[in-house]
Amino acid sequence: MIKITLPDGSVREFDQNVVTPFEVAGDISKGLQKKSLAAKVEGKVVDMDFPIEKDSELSLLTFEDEDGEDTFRHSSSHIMAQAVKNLFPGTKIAIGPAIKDGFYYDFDSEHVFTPEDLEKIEKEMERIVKEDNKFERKEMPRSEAIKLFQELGEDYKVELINDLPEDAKISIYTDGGFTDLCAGPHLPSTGHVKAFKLLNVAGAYWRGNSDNKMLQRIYGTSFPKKSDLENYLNLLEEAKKRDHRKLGQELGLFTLMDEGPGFPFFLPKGTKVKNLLLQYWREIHERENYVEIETPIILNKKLWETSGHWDHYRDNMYTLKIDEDDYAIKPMNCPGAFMVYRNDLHSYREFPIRLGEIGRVHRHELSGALHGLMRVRAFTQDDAHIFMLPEQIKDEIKNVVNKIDEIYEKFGFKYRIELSTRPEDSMGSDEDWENAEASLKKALEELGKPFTINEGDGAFYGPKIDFKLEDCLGRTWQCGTIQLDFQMPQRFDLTYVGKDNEKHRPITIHTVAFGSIERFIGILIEHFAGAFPVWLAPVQAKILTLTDKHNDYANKVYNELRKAGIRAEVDSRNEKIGFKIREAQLQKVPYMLIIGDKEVENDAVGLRKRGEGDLGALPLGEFKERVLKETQERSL
RNA sequence: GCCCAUAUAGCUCAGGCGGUAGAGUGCCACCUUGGUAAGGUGGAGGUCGGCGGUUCAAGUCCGCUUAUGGGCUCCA
Repeated sequence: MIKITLPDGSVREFDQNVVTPFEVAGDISKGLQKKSLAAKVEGKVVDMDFPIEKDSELSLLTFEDEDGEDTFRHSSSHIMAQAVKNLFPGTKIAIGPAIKDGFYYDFDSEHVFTPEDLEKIEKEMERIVKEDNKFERKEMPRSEAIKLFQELGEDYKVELINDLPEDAKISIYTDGGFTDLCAGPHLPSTGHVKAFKLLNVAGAYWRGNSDNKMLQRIYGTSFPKKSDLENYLNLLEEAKKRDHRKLGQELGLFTLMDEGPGFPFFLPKGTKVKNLLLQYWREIHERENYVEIETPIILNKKLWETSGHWDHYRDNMYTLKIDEDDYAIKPMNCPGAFMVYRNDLHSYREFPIRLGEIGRVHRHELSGALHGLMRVRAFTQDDAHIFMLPEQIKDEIKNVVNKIDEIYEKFGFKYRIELSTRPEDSMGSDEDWENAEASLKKALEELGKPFTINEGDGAFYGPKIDFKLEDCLGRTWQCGTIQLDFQMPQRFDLTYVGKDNEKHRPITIHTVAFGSIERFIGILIEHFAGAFPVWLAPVQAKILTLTDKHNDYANKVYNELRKAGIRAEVDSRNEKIGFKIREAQLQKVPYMLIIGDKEVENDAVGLRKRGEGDLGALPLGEFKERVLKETQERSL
């Protein structure tokens, strides 16, 4: 007899020696049996026909569970690989995992896959799904597995097996005529994959290493129901409408030109948004006792040798000659800030010293990596360098984390924190790195902020806490960061005079809140779908005249608003009011002020709010107060 | 940097098999003076991303190149 304990604590008994999750599901209900894709037995994800031989805890996984969804997508990728191999014999298969919202499989093929091929592959997949082949698991010894895949000509699989740990159980799955190396689990059969779509082809290096061969990766997604697939595809369409590159164009915020790949041009409205963000930043930083500096864009090569950039960051730097000497355009602001620190003698009594800098940096990013405002070659960092005593580290980091949290809160952003540790190409002793990593970790833990660890992704001079924000498609981008640095103070021989009247080395952190103002604006545009809150809107109120009789009053309103510091525009064109409203609405202007006879008589404005429609007439004075209040509070 | 795709008017896009370009929108002018998401008529705008080749003839075919998009790699 076997006792199965379910997640709700209930226990079911089976009068047999072996029971499968499929049988357990059937014992609960036929519906659940049909919906279940895989199971978790004693914490391990397994197939529905996994033999359970002893009393166990079991939970059934459906598409609603993350593991169930992954199983579903993973099986989908097998079906795609099978279809590709059927249609293009000789194709070698590499890896095909489930990913967020879908799956991919990497192929090595003489044939170059085209969008038309994707349709053919989908047709073949449909056929395989209709066959409803069972996914059958088989375990085998390493040598046998290697032999099998050698015979199949699957070199990548052989390489994968060779890299598995000595004691690893090697399992393969076969459905219909297709066999693949796979840890599993899989769906009971191919017939479950009712709705799928192949989305695009992309190049991808084998094992993500650019020294390896480039394979062809096909991305797709799949769902148990057709309607779910349609919903997802609609969501993608909707997301495209929020794309900051599209909105940036439509709203006249910024533009990119062939003449400056990766070097965005900010148009008047985009520049306004940028300046409003910087104004906010300056207010916060003044409140937090930062002082602002400005350091040169171009500095002598010697400085970059001192900082280590010349050795560790040279590939990303633009260099130039001035007279006979080598110079570089700064890719980071830190060396300049350290020079400012070194310009004076410092006492421990001054600490912490917080130097802020709105600094434009240039980095040579790979051409293929450029992406709208999100990845550019010139951007503005809202930088800060803090110099302090070792015992101030933890509190200072906490201050900075709280400050970044406050700023992101202002925009209603969800964010993720990652702690990045020592990369391969780095400077400094193991001990320094361990200390640095430990103090960052401790600060986060004491604040109770959840975070994940990103191994080997630190800066070359120290570990860092990264704040990541999402774009409209759920891609994450690093924005804020706090980087601890034990290296630069040594390299620049930074010192302070301590209580003991001796020279000591200060601790330094580098930190940004927005990160790159350009990237942050990109995220902002997508987050608000271009409809900025009143305080950030480049045009806060658009004055729309009914007829040209109303132009004088409209201009009076305009002048009064401008005098009060409200960003207004007048649309006195010879057009109907519906037309002007439509245009202002598409430009996502928060307030529209309709001016007709009624308004002129009562010294009022006909208020219409973006997203809310006609709000009726309001005395001009009241409207002014309302906007000023919202602007001052920076309300969402 | 690598793989694939794309590049036509300010913007969004049409242009089967090669025969020197078209729509909508925007812009300008005129008519219309209209109360909450597109009023009407007319006009101006393009050496079809760039360079080279094939051809009597190239937006269309070929090569190279630049930029953009989707990824990989790398990073704020």
